Formats: sequence, C-alpha cells, structure tokens
Amino acid sequence: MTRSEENYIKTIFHLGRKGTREVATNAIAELMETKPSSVTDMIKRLSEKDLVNYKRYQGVSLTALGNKTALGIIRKHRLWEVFLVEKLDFSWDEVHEVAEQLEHIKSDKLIDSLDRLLAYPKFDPHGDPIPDKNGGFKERDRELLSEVPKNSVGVCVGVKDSSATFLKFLDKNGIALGNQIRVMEIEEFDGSLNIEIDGRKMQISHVIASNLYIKVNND
Amino acid sequence: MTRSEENYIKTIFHLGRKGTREVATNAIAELMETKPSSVTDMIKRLSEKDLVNYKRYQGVSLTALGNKTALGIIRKHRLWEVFLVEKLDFSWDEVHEVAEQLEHIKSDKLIDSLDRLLAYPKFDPHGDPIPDKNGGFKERDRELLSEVPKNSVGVCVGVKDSSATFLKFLDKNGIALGNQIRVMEIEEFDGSLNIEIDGRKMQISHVIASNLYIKVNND
DNA sequence: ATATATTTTTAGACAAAACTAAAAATTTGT
DNA sequence: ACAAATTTTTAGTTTTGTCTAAAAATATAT
Repeated sequence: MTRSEENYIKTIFHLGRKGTREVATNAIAELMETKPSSVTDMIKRLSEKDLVNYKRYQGVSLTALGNKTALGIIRKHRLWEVFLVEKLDFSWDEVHEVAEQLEHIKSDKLIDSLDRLLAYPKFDPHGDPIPDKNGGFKERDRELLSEVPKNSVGVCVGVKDSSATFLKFLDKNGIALGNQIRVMEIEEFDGSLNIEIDGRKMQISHVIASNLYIKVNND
Repeated sequence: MTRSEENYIKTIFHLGRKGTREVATNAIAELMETKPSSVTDMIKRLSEKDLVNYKRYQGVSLTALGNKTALGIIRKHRLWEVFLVEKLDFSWDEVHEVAEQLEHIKSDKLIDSLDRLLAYPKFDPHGDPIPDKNGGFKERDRELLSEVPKNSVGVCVGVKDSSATFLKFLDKNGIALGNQIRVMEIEEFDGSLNIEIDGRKMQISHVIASNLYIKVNND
C-alpha cells in the first residue's frame, strides 16, 4: 500500500462513519484538498485491490479488507499521538500533523512495542478510541455537551472538532479532558450554557458545547 | 525534499566519507540497488537544487548544503535507532530497517524532543556518532581490532559492518559494545586473533577483527 | 417533465522516479 | 597511442498520482 492509498482509505473510513454508507467523490476530494477527477482515478485503483466497493456514479464504500486496513492506520495514528503527548511533551493541538506522517511507518513490531511502552492506551489525546491489534474498539459511552439536559453532571471525555484552533481555545479557557462538568443553565435564546467546570463557573456558546463530549454520571 | 532525494544524499555522503571526494555514479547505483541511468537522472535534479556538485562524467560530491542535509538525516536515523533499542527493546540487528523509514519524518520539534527523551545520546547502537542539531559530531577515537598491536587492551566501541548477519553473529558469540578486550596473540598465518573478552578467551578470524572497533587504553 | 445545475467520469497532460537499450566519454592494457 | 573495456549519459518508456477541460450521468426545480 502506498502512502496515498492509505490516506484515501482513511478518508473514506472517516466519511463513512458520519453519514450514509456510500461516500461521495466530491466529499473525498474536498476533505483531501484534491480534485474529484483524481479521486475517481484512485478509487478505481483501490477497487482493483479489493479495498473499496465501487460502481460508477454510485459513490464508494470500504470492503471488509478496506475497513481492516483503515483501522490499522487509525490505530497507528492514535498510538503515535499518545506517544507524542505522553513521552515527548507535545500538546494536543500539535500532534496531528506529525502523526499523519508516523501513521505510515510499516512495522508490526514497532507498533506493538509502542503500544506496550504506552501501557496499552484505550484513547488518544482527543478522547478518540484506539483500535486494538485486531481492529476492535469500543466507542465510549458519551454525549455531546450540547445534547444533555440541564443539571447533568459528568466528565469531559473528548472533543468532536480536534483542530488546533479549537484545542488552543480550550487550553486558553482551562477546559481539558478529565474535567468535571455540571450543566447549570441552558439558554433558550442562543443555546449557550452556564456550566461549572472543575469548580469554576463559566458560560460557553452552543458551538463550543456541540464540540465537547461528556460522559454523564449515573446514566 | 522527497524521500528519494534524501536517500540519494545520504548515500553520496556515506560514499564520500570512505574514499575519494568525488563519488562514482556506479557506486551509488550499486549501493542503492538501482540503475546507473536512474542515478544520473537524480543527480541532475539534486544539482539543480544546489545539493551536489556535478560535472558530467566527473562524479558527484555534496555541496555545503548537501552535507548539512545529509547530517540532518543521519542524526534522525541514529536517534531513532537509539529510541528503538532503549525504549522499545529492539535488538541492534533489527533497528536499521525501521530507522530507514523514520529518518524521513519531518518535524524539528519531534527530533529535538526525542533527543531530550533519550538524554542526548552521542552514539547509536552500533557505536556510530550522532550529529548534534547543527550537524556537528566528533568521530570517536577508535581503531579496528585488526589494526592494533599484540597485548593491546581496550573497550569494544563499535562495528564497521552493521548488517544483521554480522550483528547476530556477534550476539551468538557474546560480543557486545562495552566489552573489555585484550589481544593475546596475533596469528601470522591468517591474521586471526586470540583475544580475551570480558574474561572469556576466544579466537576470532581476521574478517571479524576487521569489523570491530576498539578504543585502546592509554593511547 | 424537461431544462438547469450539480456531480462524476473520461481523456489527455505532466512531474517524479524508475527502467531498458543505445550512444558517448573516459579509462585501461599492451 | 590506440583499440578494448568500462563507465556514464541520453533517449525513450513506464507507473503513480496528480491536474485541466470536456463529456456524461444524476439530481433539482419550476
């Protein structure tokens, strides 16, 4: 598998998660910042290798093999992210770019040893689950902070948007994974929330709340 | 810089060390297991980028920029090798292949942090020096075991041949970096040596001795 | 339902990096 | 020194992955 093929597989996987099964050519092109014609070319190649199901004009989906491949790449990406944060003191907004490169390194021994060094982490620095060796992983029981009712109490366990911009914003406002959160008030008008987070009271916009995952207590 | 360009630069650097300044097209092709015509093509490209000095039929040498580039890649390669051995329990015969991939990862922060994690090592698992951030490094004072006189005493500090085959041979015979070595006898006939290594007496062939570096005491 | 807009695919080009085969330059042997 | 051998380069192809421009299929809107 070439680097480029791996990137396509990964993108198709991510687009397939959130939405319909069949992924549109244009959606892939947009996310990968490439042209639709290039996507069509690559899809044909992936199809020949039995990594995707493809019928012209009908979108594309991963085969079982493609899915397994995607999970392998995601496993590597997320393990490297944990490594960068835990061992090399990267902040959570700096890891993505480097992990994008490291995820393509080919060595089973390397990734298994890394997993061991990190003590078999189950989640990456953004709260996303890390597939195990066989591609298995459990989506953590979590909800968007914007979706839970007033008076909910829980722990911040992940972010939906993991762009550097959003993560830096959270840093600036002292919001981090593991923080205790209580929803004090939900504003009818604009959907903003009054929350208590690790003892501090603050107000956050609906946009912020809809990009934070919370694990609600006694659910 | 593409991966391929980096590999050429690295190869030209290594060939330039051991031998004449000007490196032959054929030598590069042989070491990289490619064809001379491919080498010529690439040399032209590197020349355009001012990484090598090139005059047709006259061989090739690195420019100052090319040299700096090579040292940067070698620094990364050797730091990753240390990481693999120290942190991931790779053996010294397993690191090269993976380091060949890792050396191409682009991130200054990554490599500086890795250097810190490893406590700024000066030598890689084969005893080769690791260039610092600015490309500076000191060749350790060392000699081939085959070159030192009878009764020399010292420490094994490196290998010349770092192929997996040779390294595994050394493992099997309990020879490792850091071992104390005394040259008891040098056989006129075939150049084989009787040595005492960490207390054990053994005989090694001239070929073995000429691939082991020793730092001789009181030199 | 049919014209319009959008999406997707095809066709043809290009750059990187490799190859083979043949030509040109250099080196070597006598 | 000059013919033979070797080394290096050129010329022309190939593969991967991209692009633009145009054609084809699908979706949408009145």
